[in-house]
Amino acid sequence: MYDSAKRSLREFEPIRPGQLWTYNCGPTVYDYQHIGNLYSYLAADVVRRTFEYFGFSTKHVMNITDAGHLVDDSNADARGEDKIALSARRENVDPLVIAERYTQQFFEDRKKLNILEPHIVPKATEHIPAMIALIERLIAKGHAYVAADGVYFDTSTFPGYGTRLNPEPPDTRQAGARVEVNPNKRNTFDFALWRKAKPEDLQQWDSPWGRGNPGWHIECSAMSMKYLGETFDLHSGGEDHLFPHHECEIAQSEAATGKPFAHYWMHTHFLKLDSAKMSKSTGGFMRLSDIEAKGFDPLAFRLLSLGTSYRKGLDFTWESLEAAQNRLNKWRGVIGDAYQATGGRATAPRDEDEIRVAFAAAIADDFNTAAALAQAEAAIGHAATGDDETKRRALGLLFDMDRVLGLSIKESARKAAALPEEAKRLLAEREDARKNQDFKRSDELRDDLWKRFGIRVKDTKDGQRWERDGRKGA
RNA sequence: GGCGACGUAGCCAAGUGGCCAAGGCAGGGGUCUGCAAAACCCCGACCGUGGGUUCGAUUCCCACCGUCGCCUCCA
Repeated sequence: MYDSAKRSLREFEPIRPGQLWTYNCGPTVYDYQHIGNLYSYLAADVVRRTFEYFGFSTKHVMNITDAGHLVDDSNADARGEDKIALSARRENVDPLVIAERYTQQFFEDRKKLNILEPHIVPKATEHIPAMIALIERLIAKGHAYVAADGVYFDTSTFPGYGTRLNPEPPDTRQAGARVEVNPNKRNTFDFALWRKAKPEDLQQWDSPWGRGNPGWHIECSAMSMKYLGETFDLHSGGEDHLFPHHECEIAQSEAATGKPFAHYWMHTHFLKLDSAKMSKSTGGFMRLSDIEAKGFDPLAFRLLSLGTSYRKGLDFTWESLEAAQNRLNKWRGVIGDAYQATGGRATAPRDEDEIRVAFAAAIADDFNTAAALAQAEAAIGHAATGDDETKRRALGLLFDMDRVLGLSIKESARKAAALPEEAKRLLAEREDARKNQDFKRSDELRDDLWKRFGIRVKDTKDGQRWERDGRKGA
């Protein structure tokens, strides 16, 4: 896998044999998640599924940031307002109501995309004491100091700050280029651990430094350590977190513990919409429900995402989504037919099966899902053209690969094969009609099945086959 | 301004110092078929431009052009 910290491919070596402990940076829930956010969780999902495919047990933690972060790190007095608070004030409800609403929506979207639930989903607001404890630890060690408007991490005490994931040293960056430099800070790049509350802040907590709220980075350190220990295997998130978020996390975590933080770092490249970044704050974003509203299956988006590399990102267009949907429909058609032809009996693949081996090699190579899909296509080919024995093997292969791909292959095949009694009766009647060359009647029945059950009947040399259109509302 | 990523057929996209540069979608032709639908078979690229290294580069190096991102809350 590619490690953002080393900027190169590295063999993965777990801390605990056979286990992957991973922390995935979760969303700030002040608004709906757009498909760009979802895309990065899809990438994290593939990582987890890949490890599980190879027999690893995983411990997967993803945070929910439900405490607003109004300021950026370079200026505690910035005019930026807390986004959750903004939403809450606009609708005149408690911030947690806002957070809860979008959190739920987020999990619904994940479910539609077959993204596995993390094992632990800690919320920032429920871990304030852990954050305070961590800050105290940093102060005690002299890595943090109390200033007029809050507590800051002293970056001068942590050599290499800002260069762990990024070749560009912070001091070459344009400090204060876009925001005022905060005079309370000792060093330009010191970042806030705790901020003193302003009266209008909707969310504030007691602390040894007065009422206030936590800095943006501290939650991830506090919560990852709580659930995964002070050192764990993999930390993942979007590329935007490279700097400053993850650099700050590394600094404050390692300064506090004196131990390495995460062994591997993974950063997902952004999804682009018509070649431009999609962002919550600059607008122009699209939700999963927009995709569904146009009649696409959420899993078509998943398939589209699998066709690209997480390190290069995805340039989303309706045309490419359409292509993914067509591909998914074809898979479902072929798999449905094979399932019906074999009575749903799939043969589990042998370890040395050529396709399985190539598939495993692809996903083991930095999660190359695009190459893995080519193997799935090979299996689809066998499922479409082979004899029954070959079809059974192809199905077994596809079901096996779907543990990583997560396209619900087995489920949709089953669903396609399962028919209501009435539909079965009509199909039988139609078969008789065709035997008797009564095409008028058989066409009527075909029409009927489509209108009443959404079942498309097709005639093949092996008899009738049917499918349910994968496209919603079609 | 600093740093970084990317540029492969109409579209999405994998990949490699040298056998015919994966796969998918769309398109064209064909097979099958009572009709329809599906499926199957066949067809497509001098790998952004210009140099360099090399026996040989799409793959390595340099320059240029173009697109995008980070440097500020964002997956």
